[in-house]
Amino acid sequence: MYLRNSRKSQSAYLNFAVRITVLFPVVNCPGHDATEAKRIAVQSAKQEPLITNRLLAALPPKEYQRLLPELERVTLTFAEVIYEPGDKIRHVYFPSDSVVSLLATENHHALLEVGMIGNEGMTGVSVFMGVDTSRTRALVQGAGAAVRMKSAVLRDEANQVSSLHRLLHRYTHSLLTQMSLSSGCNRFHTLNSRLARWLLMTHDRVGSDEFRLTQEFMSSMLGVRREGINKVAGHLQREKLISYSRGHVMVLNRRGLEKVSCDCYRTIRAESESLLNGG
Amino acid sequence: MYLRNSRKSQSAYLNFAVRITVLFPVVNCPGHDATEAKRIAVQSAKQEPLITNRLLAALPPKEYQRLLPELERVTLTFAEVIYEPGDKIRHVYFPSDSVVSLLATENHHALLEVGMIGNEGMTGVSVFMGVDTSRTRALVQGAGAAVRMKSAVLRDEANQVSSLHRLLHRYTHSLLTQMSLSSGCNRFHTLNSRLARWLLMTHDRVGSDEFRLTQEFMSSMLGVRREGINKVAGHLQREKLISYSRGHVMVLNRRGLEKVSCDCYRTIRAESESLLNGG
DNA sequence: TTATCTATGTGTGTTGGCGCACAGACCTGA
DNA sequence: TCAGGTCTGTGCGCCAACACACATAGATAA
Repeated sequence: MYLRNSRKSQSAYLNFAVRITVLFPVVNCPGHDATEAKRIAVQSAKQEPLITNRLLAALPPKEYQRLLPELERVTLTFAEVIYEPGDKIRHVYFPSDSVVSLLATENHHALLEVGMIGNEGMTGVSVFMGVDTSRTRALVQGAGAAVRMKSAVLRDEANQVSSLHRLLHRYTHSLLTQMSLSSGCNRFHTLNSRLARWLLMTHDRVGSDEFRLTQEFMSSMLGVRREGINKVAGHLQREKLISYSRGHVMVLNRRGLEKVSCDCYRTIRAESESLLNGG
Repeated sequence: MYLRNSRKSQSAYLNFAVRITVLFPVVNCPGHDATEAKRIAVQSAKQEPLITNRLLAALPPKEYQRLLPELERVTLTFAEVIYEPGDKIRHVYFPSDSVVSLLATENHHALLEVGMIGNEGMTGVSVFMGVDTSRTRALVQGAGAAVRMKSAVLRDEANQVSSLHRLLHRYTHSLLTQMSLSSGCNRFHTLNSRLARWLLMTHDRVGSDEFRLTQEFMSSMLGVRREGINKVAGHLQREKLISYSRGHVMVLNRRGLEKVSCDCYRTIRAESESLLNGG
């Protein structure tokens, strides 16, 4: 067995898995007192003010209502590990403004993102598939809110032919597609294009022009060395497409990034949009 | 948008899609006359003599019987395209000794295998997911037998909570895993290891030490140039691990290939075995 | 303030795979 | 038997990304 590049463990939080899992359960969705509960329930059926995951939002109101008691609001912190390869997956997460990356791990040092999950998706599709472990690592790449559900609940739901069921099927399809597209992208495109694509995908999901990211972190997502990111990120910065400093990246010119990025961005995005538009 | 390598269309059958789809329907599984029908039916319930797809074989006899009338035996010919990106998928295929590759296509010239399907799996999981198109190309990589089923039949089946349903869920999970593993493999490992891995995976599925493969073909599977394959294949041949000539490859030393291959081979194999063993 | 840590910037040399351009060997059909 | 197509072998220049080795600057906490 020969390694092309045995890049070593680069950063503590990426490899020695900050397993603290500091989740702050806010409150179950029906609120504390009756009036609050009613207000939230009414709101959530009509405009989803608190739970802004679009996958959940695509459910018919009735089904959504049925799930509400099982959903728990949590805050995901940057670099938190949701599950490691081989772990039993205890919850599935539906991000609203948080972002989770699925990473293929190469003997615990070289990493490569194989899937990105924001408010259009969920972590832990394997649970829905009836398998409660995964060979990927799920890492919080953008801090923010999410709701989660116990794996067992999803598994039980999965045994009914419901809208949720059909929706998750289609989502799984779109995740499969995303994986095959980014696989080709990682193989054929320059780091420059890939970084631009990745920043755009992140930008879409965090809902803000600024986000927390070191070059180190990005290098793990794209499966390259930090120095490589330094080079292409410097290029993007000189072109005034982004600016960054000490772990904070700001998108300055989205249109420009799209020009530099490969078509994979558009394709991947189209795939996930078509899912949510019922196509 | 910048391409690292815009490798051009290399071979007619790989790119201009020999869309002939020469399928030879042999006979529906219940045979022509009553005694034949009975003989086959009895056999198939007990020992699956004709349909040797292990996914189907993992079904309980009763459920298998129910599907039998829907299965049609076909012969898949080398380089046949089962579906193109965007095509409506009309049938799903369960290979027995044939092998099908799922390819990510880069603007119709650069290709990369993202999944391999033999008698442990099926083509067209997207249909089961409720979506009857795919962004990948499904290409016959090893000629041989398979059974197929109309997409509509599978879609209807998918709406029932059946063993088939659960089995296909687990299979989809294993395909997701295969995709994420080979994604990392393509990124991090040398061509030498990757070719060895790929040959082993093929060897497992064709059930023969010799198979039809040109360097050209292998280059498309691994997403590299033909010359690159020439170099590493020549190396494997000098080491007496394989021999090849004009489109025919023979495995001489499987153990040796495993040594050269990366661990991905073992991992991917373990994943699909555990599926079939009900794990 | 100073020491330390974390993030970024840069340089040198190496290498795996690409693009291109052939040459030779084998196969098949006119 | 000869011509044209299909595989395979090989050489050369090039480049993107690698390994390794530092330098520097902003953040943080004693």
